[in-house]
Amino acid sequence: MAETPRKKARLSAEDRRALLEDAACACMARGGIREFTVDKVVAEAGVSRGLITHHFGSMDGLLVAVYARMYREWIEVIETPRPGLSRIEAIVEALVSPELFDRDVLNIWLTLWGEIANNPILREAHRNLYGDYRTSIATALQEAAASNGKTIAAESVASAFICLIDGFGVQRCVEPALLTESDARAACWAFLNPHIGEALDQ
Amino acid sequence: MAETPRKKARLSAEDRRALLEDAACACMARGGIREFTVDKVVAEAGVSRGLITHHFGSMDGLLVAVYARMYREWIEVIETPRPGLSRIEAIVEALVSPELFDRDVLNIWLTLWGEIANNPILREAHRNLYGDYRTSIATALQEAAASNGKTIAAESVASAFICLIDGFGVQRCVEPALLTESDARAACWAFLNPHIGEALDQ
DNA sequence: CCTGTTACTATACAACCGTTCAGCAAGGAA
DNA sequence: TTCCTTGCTGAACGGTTGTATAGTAACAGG
Repeated sequence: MAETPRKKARLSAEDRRALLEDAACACMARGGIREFTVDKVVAEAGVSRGLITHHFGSMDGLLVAVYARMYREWIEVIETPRPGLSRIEAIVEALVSPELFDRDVLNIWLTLWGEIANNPILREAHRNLYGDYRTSIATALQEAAASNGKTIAAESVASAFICLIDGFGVQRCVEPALLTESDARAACWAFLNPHIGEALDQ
Repeated sequence: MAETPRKKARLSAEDRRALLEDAACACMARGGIREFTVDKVVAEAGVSRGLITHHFGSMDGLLVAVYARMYREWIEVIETPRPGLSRIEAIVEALVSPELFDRDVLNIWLTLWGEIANNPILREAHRNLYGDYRTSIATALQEAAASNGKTIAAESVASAFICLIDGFGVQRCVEPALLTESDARAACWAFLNPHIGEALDQ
């Protein structure tokens, strides 16, 4: 009795996987790749050591799952339409929203980038997803430019814009105080407007 | 006899430290933070395990030394005047030069950012240096704008510009093929020109 | 030559790493 | 109820981690 004996809660494989991904994200947000270890993740999740291998095969497997989840959530927020805003406006607002412009989230991304750069398995997973992201932004840019009667090299502008966004992430992790959400918003539009043609401030 | 017996070459503390920093950089460039271990670094340097503690006190000490060296070299290239170019033009050319726009160099930076974000000791070291970097770029921007009769919020533009540069670094490590040196140069000027006033393309 | 300093080696250590695996037990199917 | 699938545990493994430390040897000052 004492306190929540909780016998043995047995979850579906899917639920347990999600729980382990949550725990892994929490660890990464807290301390980067150095906190992404078997012991730390299972302690965070409150399960036994064997479970990671059981559900993901290996730590690399869990890493790929975390990347896939982060990517999925990122895209979801990015692509959610916002009433009264064009698609590119909605994207910019999503990027500076509390949901994405968050140190924990961005620290996970910074950690994942470091792994993508050096871990072939994660790089492979990255290649399979990243193209969609760039295309999505390029399409929104194309659309915005077209509505202003402009034609642009959307893919190229999208690439550079993504660099800017990634740079915000680095900055937010490394020196959070130096970049506020409104700084980032302003920098986005300063960067985009010359390309897509601004729609006159108000 | 046989082949370079090389008895026991005894270097000055300064030289040995530089050699260990070289080795540490080589390891980081090769595999990020996972290659930055005592065994890997001393093997790369061809010395015994005890030397890192002896010269740097700990691995964190070596990490700080590597950061300081990378920073020093970065600033040095950035601030080298180039004949016929204004200061901001020289900075942009430095940023896309083979010396800095290099996967190995940028992978070390990506690794260091990940550590700065999560290792208090390195963050402390970072705070002591980073301000100078931003000020240096802000000054060059101010100068360029003034020569075109413009006044700008140089500090703020410099912050955003640094984000763009950092983002190039991430991109070069994560998806090298998608960002060439000339893409980066073009993106820099597309970003800067609206602020500092362009000097007419040719 | 001798002597002290110190660059350097090499071993030992406890803690931690990811993975393997034998076995337990929860819950649906019969 | 019995059986079987499978989520799950926990101990054990060999290897690697960073650091401490005792001892060696190279070099400078005398």
